Amino acid sequence: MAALQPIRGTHDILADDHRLYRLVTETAYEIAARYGYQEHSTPIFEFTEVFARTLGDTSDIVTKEMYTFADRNGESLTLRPEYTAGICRMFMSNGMTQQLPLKVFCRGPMFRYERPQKGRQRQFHQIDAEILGVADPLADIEVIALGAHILGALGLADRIRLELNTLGDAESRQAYRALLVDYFNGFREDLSEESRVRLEKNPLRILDSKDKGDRVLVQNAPLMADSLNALSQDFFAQVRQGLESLNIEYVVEPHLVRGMDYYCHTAFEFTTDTLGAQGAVLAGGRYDGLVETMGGPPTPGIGWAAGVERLSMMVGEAPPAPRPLVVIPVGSAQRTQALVITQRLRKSGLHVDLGYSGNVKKRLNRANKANARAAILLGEDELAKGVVTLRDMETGEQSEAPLASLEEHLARYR
RNA sequence: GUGGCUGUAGCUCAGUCGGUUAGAGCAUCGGCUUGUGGUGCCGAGGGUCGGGGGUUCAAAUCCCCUCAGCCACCCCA
Repeated sequence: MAALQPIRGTHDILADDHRLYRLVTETAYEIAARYGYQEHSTPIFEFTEVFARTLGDTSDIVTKEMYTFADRNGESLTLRPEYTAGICRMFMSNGMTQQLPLKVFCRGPMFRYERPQKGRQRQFHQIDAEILGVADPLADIEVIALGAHILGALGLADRIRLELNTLGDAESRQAYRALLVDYFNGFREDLSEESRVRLEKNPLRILDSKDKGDRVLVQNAPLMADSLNALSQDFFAQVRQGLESLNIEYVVEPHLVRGMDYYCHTAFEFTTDTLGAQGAVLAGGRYDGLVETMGGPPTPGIGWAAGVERLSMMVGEAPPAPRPLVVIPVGSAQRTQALVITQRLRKSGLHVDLGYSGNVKKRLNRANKANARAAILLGEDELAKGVVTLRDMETGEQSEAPLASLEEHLARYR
């Protein structure tokens, strides 16, 4: 029995869900294309280093969530837990450093070793948009606007809110980090166990701790905003101004900290309270130092990823399956004729099914279950006259249509 | 990794102070209808009661272990 079960946290995606996922990803892709994004794909696995070096030694993804294994040569590989690092690798591998700015749209599966729960799986799917090579806050604004545009097109605007924060540039962040460490060191004993570890490794993460005791301390902690240098302040102001000029509503969340270490300046999350404990549906930020840490030329970057399953859950209803026409041979003598006509109609662009067996009754029954719009009955009598019987499956009305011009008679089912 | 809840037919669920061959609805298949679906009537098939062990004359029901699912913590899409 165990062997017949999919691996924990993975799911077969059946037809209804596929139509829903396709609606989500196609909507996203079509809108992104209007903004000048082109679709690229990276492999679903990379050398472990690609993720381990970029995401940060202390990030949860690296320390406990990666699917890592050795291949037959002993090389350590990892199923991608996120898109950005792989995209930056692609950017360098393919010598795209001369093609800036580069706007990338991606979609595909991600893998994280976590306990599944509502809105969280071990294999899930993301859509992703990135801009490489633009240091101007215009890129931040555009990337957020794209996210808002897509969420709006999916009809989710009234159930999400945009949370925005800045992490500042390296200098500001370092200064802030020092202040934070000083502050929390004063309350070392009061911090939760996890946060004491964070204090050593990544003090910013204490800010979004959910521990009650931590939260009290966080309330009085120094604010990032007070540590921002002039450049960082100006950058954030421009992003905010841009969003306002586009009428994109947002809330500044001073404690918003993203999971990966590579972020700087803009950090944002579109969140919802409709997915249980999972808030984020589309989130990202700026990562100006990432390409360089991977060994490439200094290249600014900003982007986001969104969870296809989470978006789909919010959209809710799967689009209906397409409704076919069904060709029905009345007797076995019309089998071949039925096959030929079916194929002819398919080539003319119609959605046509031909059953594999059964009498007329059984075939009509199946046509009905397939939600067919009409049935095309081929009997001895009809074929002798060079016609077919066209049965409307809604009304039950039947009429005859000449075989030679069948396509014209079926035009309304197109 | 930790905690709470839940596992009975393909699906949704009844059935537990232990007691004859474990039920229903929906779905499936067949018939009423030998060239006509949807509604109706009649009938049929389908269950190691998640798995293993224990208690008992007797276990879906009680006990132990285990597996899986869901939800939550952690963290995130």
